[in-house]
Amino acid sequence: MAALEAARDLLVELGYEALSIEAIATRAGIGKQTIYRWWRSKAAIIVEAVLEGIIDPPGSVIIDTGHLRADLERWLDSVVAALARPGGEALLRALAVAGASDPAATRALTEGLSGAEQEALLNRLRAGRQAGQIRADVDLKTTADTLTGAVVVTVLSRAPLTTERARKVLDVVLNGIESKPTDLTGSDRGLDSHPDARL
Amino acid sequence: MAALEAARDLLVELGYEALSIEAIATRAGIGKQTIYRWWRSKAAIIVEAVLEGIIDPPGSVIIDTGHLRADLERWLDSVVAALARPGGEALLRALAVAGASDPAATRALTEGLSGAEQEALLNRLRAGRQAGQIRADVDLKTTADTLTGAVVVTVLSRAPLTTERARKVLDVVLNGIESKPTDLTGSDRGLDSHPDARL
Amino acid sequence: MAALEAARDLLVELGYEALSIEAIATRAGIGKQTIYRWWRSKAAIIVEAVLEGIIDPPGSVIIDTGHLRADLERWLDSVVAALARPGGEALLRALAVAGASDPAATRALTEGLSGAEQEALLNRLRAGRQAGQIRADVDLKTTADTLTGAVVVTVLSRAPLTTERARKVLDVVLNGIESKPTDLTGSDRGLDSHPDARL
Amino acid sequence: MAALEAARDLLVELGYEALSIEAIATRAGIGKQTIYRWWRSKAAIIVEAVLEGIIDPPGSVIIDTGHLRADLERWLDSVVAALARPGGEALLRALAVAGASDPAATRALTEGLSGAEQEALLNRLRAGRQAGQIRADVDLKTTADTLTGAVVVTVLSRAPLTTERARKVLDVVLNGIESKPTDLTGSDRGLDSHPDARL
DNA sequence: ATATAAGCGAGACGGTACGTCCAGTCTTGGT
DNA sequence: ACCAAGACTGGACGTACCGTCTCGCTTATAT
Repeated sequence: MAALEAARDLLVELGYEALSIEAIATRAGIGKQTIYRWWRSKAAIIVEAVLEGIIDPPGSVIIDTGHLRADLERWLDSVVAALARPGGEALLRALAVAGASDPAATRALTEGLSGAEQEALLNRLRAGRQAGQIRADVDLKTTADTLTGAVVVTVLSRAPLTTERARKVLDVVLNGIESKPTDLTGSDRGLDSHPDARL
Repeated sequence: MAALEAARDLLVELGYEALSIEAIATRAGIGKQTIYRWWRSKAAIIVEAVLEGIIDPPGSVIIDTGHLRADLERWLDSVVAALARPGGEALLRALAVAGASDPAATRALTEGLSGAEQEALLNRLRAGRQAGQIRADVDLKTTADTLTGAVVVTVLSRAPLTTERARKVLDVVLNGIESKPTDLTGSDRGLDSHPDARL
Repeated sequence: MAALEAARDLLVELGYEALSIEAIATRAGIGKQTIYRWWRSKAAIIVEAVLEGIIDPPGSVIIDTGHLRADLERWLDSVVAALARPGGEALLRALAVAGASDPAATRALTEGLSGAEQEALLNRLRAGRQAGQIRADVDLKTTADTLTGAVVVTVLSRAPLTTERARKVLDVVLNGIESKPTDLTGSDRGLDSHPDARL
Repeated sequence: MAALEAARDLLVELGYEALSIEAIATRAGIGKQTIYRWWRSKAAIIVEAVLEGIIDPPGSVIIDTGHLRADLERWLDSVVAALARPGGEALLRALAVAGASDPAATRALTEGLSGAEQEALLNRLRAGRQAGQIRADVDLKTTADTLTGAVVVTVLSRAPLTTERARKVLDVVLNGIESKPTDLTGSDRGLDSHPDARL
C-alpha cells in the first residue's frame, strides 16, 4: 500500500509526532478518506507498516547453538545492530509513543511484533530450560521482558546502547547479582571464560 | 505555579496527547503567552511539574534494613502501589511519551527524576555490594536500569503490573536464570569455548 | 454566504476596526479557514458584501427628468437619506478604511460600487451635456468625483451631512463660484496674464 | 518627543495598520506605559505627530496675488506636489483611517490641521469675495470642502493625482458646469486666457 | 453493451490547537 | 518620583490538521 510507504518515509523525515495523516495522503497521492477507511489512527498506520514489514522493525536473530549465553549475546548484538541503523532508535521510540497513545496499537504491537520477536526469544529460553541451562523455577516470560525492558529503557532514556551495555545486562540476567556465599569455590566462575563478559 | 497544577489535572483527565497548551492556560486562568514564556513545549511543562513535585511521580520507598532481597521487594511493592493509584500508569506512559518526543525532556527526566529515584536505588545496591550481598563485578547502574526497565515495559505494554510479577523480576535479577549450584559438572560448559560465542 | 451576513451584522455592531475574522466565523457558524479560503482580508469580505448587495451600500437614485439641477438635487437627497440611516455614515467610513488599507479593495470598490453608482451619475451628466445643460468642455468624471468627494469629506470629517449642505455643494458645482455675468469689465482679469499663473 | 519620531519612522516603513504601539515604544527606547500616559490611541499619536510638525503634513501654500484662479492653481499645485513626495499619499490615507477610527482624532485633525490649512484657504476665498471675484451667495466653507474633497477622494481611490486633474477640479468649482444660455457672448471665456485650463 | 454501483482522488467544510503578535494593565528596580 | 523594562491576562492573527462530508471520475460488475 502506497500509504504505508509514504508513512514510512515521512516517519523517517519528520518523526512520529510531526507526522500527519494529511501529509501521508498527499505524499501517497491518495485521498484522505481512503486512509480513514483503512486505519483508525496514525498509530494504527505505523503499527501496520511495521507488522507488514514495510517499515522493517529493528529485527533480531535468535538461533540455538545449544550455548545459551552465546546465543543470547548474539541476539542482543543483533538488536544493538538493528537499533544502530539510521532511524533505528527513533523507530523504537515512535513505536513506544504509538503504543502509549493507542491501546489498540499496544495490543497489535505486543501480539504482532513481539509475537514474532518475543516468541522466538521465549522458545530459545524454553529450549535452554529443557537443556537444564535455566533454573526450572524461573519465569521465562519475565526473563524475556526483563531483557527487552533493559533495551527499551536504554533507548527511551537516549543512553547509548552499546554491545558492552548489552553484555552487562546479560550478565545480570544470567548470573543474577547476589553473591553466592555457599559457592565460594567459584566453581561457575571458572567456567566463565569470557574475561570481557562484564566490561 | 497555577500552570503546572492545571497541567497535572488535565493530564489525568485527558491524557498526554489530548492535552493542549491552550487548555492548560484556560484552566489555569493565565495567558497562553505566559506559558510559552516559561516552557518550550508541552513535554517541558509535564517534566517540570514532575520535577517540582506538583505531579507526584510514581514515587517509591527504598530503605536499608540490611536484607537486600527484602528491601528490593519492599521497593518494588511501593512502585507497584504507586502505579496502581488512579492515573499512575497513565502518568508513566505520559512521561515516556514526553521523553520520547523531546530530547531535552528526556535529559531532564533522567537527570532529575531518576536522579532522585534511581540514585536512592543505586545507593541501596552499593550498600549491598559493600555488605557482600552483591557480586563485586556486577554493574550496579545496569542492575538498576534492568529493574526499572522491566517495570516500564510492563506498563508500556499495558500488561498488569502485579506484586507477583515484581517478585518474578526480582527473582531473575537477584538469582539470575542460569542453573548453577546443582550443575557443577559444567555439562554445557564445553560449548563455552566456542570461538564465536560473543560475536 | 453566511459569512457576509455575519460580517455585515458585526460591522454595524462593532465598527470596522473592532471587526475580527474570528468573530465573523463564529457568528456565521463556519470555520475560520473557510473564510481564509475565500477572502484574503477583512477588507475583501466587506467589499464583497457590499458588491453582492448583502451590505446595501448607501445607495442613491438617479433619474432623468430633463431638469439637471432638480435631478442632481434629488440624487444628493437620496445620498443624504441613505447616509442618515443607522450605520450609514459608519459604513461609508468603514469602506473608506477598507479601501485605504487594501489596494485591491480600493480597486474593487471603485470599479464595482462606483461602477454602478458613479456610472449612473455620469450617464445623467452625459445626458445633460447632450441636452446642452452642461458646458461642453467640462470633464464629467471630474464633476462626479467632485460631488462625491464633497460628500465623502463631510462624512469623514464627521460633519453633519444635511440637505442644506448638499444644496450648497450643488450650487458650487453647478454655478461655479466666480462671479461673472455682473462683472463684464473683467476688473481682475488683467492679472490673468501673469506668466506664473499656473506654476 | 522620541515617541512621535519613532511613530513617524515606523509609519513610513510599515503603514498605519501594521504600526503598533509596542513597536513605537521599542523603537523610541521608552516604556509602553509612557506612551499610554500621553496618548489614548495609535491614531492620537499620529495626529499629534502631524500637528506638532514631526510628521510634516502634505502642506500647501496659499498666497494672495489678487488673481483668484492663479492663486488657487498655485495652491492646488502645491498640494499635488506635497502628495507626490514619497509617502505623501500614504500619509493622507493614514490620516483618513486614523480619523475614521477615532472621533477624537477626527476633531483634532479638522480643528488642528484644517485649522491651519483650511483656514488659510478660507481666508483667500473671503478675500476673493470681498474683491468681487466670488459670487456673494456662495458658501465659502462648502467651496473649500469641495476642493479638498476632490483631492481626498482622488487619493483614497488611488487615482493618480496630477496637475491636470487639479486643473479640471478647479475649472468645475470656479466656472460651474452649467452652460449659461444667457451669456452666449462668451464674455468670460475670453478672459480665460489659459488654453490648458481644462486639459 | 450498457447501466449501476463501488472505490477513489480531490478537497471544502466546521472545528481545535498551534505559536506569534499586540493591547492595555500592573509591578519592579534603577536614576 | 519617574520611567525603562517587561511580565501579565486576554484575544486575534493566519496556519496546520483533524475527521466528516460531498463531489466527479474511473473501473468492474450485473443486467
